[in-house]
Amino acid sequence: MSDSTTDTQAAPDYRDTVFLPQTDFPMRAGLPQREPDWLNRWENIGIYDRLRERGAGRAPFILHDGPPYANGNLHIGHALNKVLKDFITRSQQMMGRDARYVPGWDCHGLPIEWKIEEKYRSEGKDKDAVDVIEFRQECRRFAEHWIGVQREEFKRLGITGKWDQPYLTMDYHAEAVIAAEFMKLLMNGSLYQGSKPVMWSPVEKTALAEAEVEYHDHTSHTIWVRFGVVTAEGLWAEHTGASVVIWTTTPWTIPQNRAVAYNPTIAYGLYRVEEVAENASAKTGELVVLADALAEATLRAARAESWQRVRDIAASDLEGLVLAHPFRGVEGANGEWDYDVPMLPGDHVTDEAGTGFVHTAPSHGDDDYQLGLKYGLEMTYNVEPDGSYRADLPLFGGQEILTAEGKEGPANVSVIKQLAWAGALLAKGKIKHSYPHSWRSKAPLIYRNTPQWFAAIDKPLGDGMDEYGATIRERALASIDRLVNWTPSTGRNRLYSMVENRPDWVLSRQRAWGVPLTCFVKKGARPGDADFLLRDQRVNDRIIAAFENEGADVWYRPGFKDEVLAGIVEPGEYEQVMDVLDVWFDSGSTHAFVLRDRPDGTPDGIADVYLEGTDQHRGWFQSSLLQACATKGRAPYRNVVTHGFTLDEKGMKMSKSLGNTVAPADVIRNYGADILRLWVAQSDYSADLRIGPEILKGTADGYRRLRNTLRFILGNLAEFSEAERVDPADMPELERWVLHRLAQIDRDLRKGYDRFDFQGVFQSVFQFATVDLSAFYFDIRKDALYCDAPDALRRRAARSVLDLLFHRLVTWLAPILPFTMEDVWLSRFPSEDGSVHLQDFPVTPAGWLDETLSRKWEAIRRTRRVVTAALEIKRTDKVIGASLEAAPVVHVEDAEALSALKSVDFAEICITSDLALTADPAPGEAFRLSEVPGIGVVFEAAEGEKCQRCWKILPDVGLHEHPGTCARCDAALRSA
RNA sequence: GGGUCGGUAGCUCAGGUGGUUAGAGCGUACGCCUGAUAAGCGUAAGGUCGGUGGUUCGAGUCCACCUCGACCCA
Repeated sequence: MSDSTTDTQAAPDYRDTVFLPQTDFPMRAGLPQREPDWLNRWENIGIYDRLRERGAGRAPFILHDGPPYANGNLHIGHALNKVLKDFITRSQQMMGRDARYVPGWDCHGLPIEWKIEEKYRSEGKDKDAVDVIEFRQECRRFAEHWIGVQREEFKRLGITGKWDQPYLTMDYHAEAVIAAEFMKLLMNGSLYQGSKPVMWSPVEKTALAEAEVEYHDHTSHTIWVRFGVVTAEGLWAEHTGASVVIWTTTPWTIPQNRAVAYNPTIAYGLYRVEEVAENASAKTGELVVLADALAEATLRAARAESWQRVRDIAASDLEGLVLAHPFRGVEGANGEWDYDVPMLPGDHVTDEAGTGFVHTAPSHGDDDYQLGLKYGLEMTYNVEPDGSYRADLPLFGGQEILTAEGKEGPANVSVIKQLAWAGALLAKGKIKHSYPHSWRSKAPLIYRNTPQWFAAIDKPLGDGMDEYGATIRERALASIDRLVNWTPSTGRNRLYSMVENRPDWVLSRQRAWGVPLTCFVKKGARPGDADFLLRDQRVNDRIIAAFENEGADVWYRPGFKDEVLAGIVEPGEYEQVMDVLDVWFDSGSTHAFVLRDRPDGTPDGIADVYLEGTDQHRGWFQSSLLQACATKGRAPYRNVVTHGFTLDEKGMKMSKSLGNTVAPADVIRNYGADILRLWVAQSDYSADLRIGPEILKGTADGYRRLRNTLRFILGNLAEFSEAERVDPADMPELERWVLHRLAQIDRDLRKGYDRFDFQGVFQSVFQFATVDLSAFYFDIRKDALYCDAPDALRRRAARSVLDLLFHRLVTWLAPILPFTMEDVWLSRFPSEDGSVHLQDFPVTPAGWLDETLSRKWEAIRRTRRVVTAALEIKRTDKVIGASLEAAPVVHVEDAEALSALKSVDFAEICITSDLALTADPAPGEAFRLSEVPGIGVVFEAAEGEKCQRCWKILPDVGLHEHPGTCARCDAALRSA
């Protein structure tokens, strides 16, 4: 064929003699279409179980899954969370651990109950008429449905895990363990009954959660009430008969008043009323204490016409002040309100509305309750479930706050009248404001204290597990400090301050769908009594056994109480508690029924990692911590990793109304799961993450670049065989430099994966692939790969390096891009049941590191930049097109630098046909770069003819057997 | 309203203990190549480091306040 071209005018065509890349690996990924095929493959080869076989005998690494709630489709936050988890398990597995991952679901709780209730309502059914067990089973079916949906959505993201056997908080065993864990609190004495104000609907006679409350305008009474000062010391001795004035919109809470709150940072004054209007409730000469900012408005409301500010009232004047309840000593009260009302400081008090003093009824408000806890105020039990005063309350007994129809009852007006008669009413009025209503009945709500079950977190447990402290709080704080590593480190302080300041844990909910508080109360006993709670391990064991067999529904089966108590105590003497546990107790117990109890759990019941969003400092991180400290004496985790929230492209919260949401399904449909995963990898998850069309487009761009780099490697490894392999010691320096970089990255990457720094891992691999490989190494080596003879050392060395690169890049990126790396892997190693995910990161010999070589090549690349910049000028001037048209003269001032350059083929590195290196001073017109001193480049065109095979311009072209070739190509053709 | 965290080029991110003209990749523009080709190579433009004040010889880096955003709580 070569002969035939000898005497024709047309240049000979050597295209077929050049070793161009050969691969079927497509440039365009088609991820949305192709990813499901790989998922099927993994399913068919049983990849998760294969990994377990492979991991047998290795040290386990357990990331314990925080269970998502089983309702609704996945949003981008779920995707972020699971993808990060997948990065961890996959990378740990490939670094030599047995990294098991058991996904889980949180199944009990209010949101599912609502859905079922909603369904009942739409069918015209009454929830209360439905059997509890039937209702619970409906909830269970609902959860099952969404678990199925979410499982498929998670799998589609490429998350590897034990999907055929996840854990569910509603598994019978889980329900049994949750109850058993609860009963540990019962037995060790940390469980107690107290009470707490909750949003209460008198119409429905039920507690409501915050999410069940809607706010509507409502007209309320407003009253200003005098609380007479009892203290008679200091200035109060001088100004006797003064009163502190409070303002409230709920007159019915006045009988429950136990304190008045002030804010030490507000300016208060003592005011004397001078003149009053006709029918004024203010009295001439009376002394009242008010916040200065609110004095005028208050006194005007009381129809005072003029007044005088007598003096300042400092915080120190209010501290320790004792007041009288406005009903103190009133006729018919039987001394009910004769107690002292203390003045207490509180941050919640403002001087924006009211009087600067806040009437405090610990049973009827959250701030009030908190203040009561802090200062030991007595709770009152004056309001019945139907919204009426208890029958034996003096003066007001039996009166309703709200009627059964949700209208105003007589209580407010009675209280106001009584205040007026008692001379305590300074002013009254009406106000229209936003007020909570039930989402169901639309009737107004009240705050009412209800009996609740608590876990005491400051009570010594005496359970023999005091290594990290005697109380739950002590153990939790010690764990946070000494036993847990926090990523990012700010998580430590966040959880620490929350645990340090939190009150006791409210365990009970007045709900149906959950694990019941499996305990019994002695009839007629009071919460403080020693025999109030039944504590008997035999009873507990029966309950646990029943739950294991039939699930927690048995608790609701008629006759269950008799069955469990029979033969141990007289069932008739005990009341069965019908509240359910806070769902946070369920999920806080997962360490017990997953890590401790499953064969794929952990040896000590402690997880290597918990990883969730920052909101879980309040949630799962804390509930798991408290629960485990109560039942096993320490935190159930060694690492806690937190990620931020997903926001839109501008950093705003996603919401359907703004239309800025990005659903995982959309990303998968448009780009593929690997692009979504790549977005996670390139983001800083320690802060909030942004996502949107532009960002995803950028991510896809980066992906394509990386994909092509891998495609180039694949194409140039066609038919690579072991016989071809060259030992690193025999390789050219350029190859050894690549191996050095590889060793560097290997070291950093393992460190990065261990520190959960996926962004750092990806950045360094990506930059290596684009900057070092694509733009430098590959660009230079294309000549050798395409044109050298197959047995040429240079080409064999390059192919050997490509092989080493292949194995590393593909495995290193496999945790991040599992689909694409499988694609790459199988493209080179087709097989029925092989997978890149069954590989480990290859061991990289430390001997590849060569700092001296690295420094030398840094200098070479700096000099190369001057050459390429100099050629760019000529290109712009249309003197040359390709760099092979040049043969520049490079003037190097530094002798050492010169000899370094002379020791390598610098023309090859600059991709020029020839190049001269000289110590001669650079002429004035030489090209220089200010950031690379001592280097001057003078352009010279390459001399000779263009080799028709390798396109270099060389003087010897045409002097060889094969027409139009250079010596190298001629030889290559002859050896072929 | 309180607590915590964050705001560096169009995008994703680097910028130990304050110190030369604030960096990288992607994207963009322009050029080249046409044997990685819906690819590859090169060059360039692009930033009052959220704002204001302060400490300092000197601040993206320290302090205060403000602003925007997020999470938790109220």
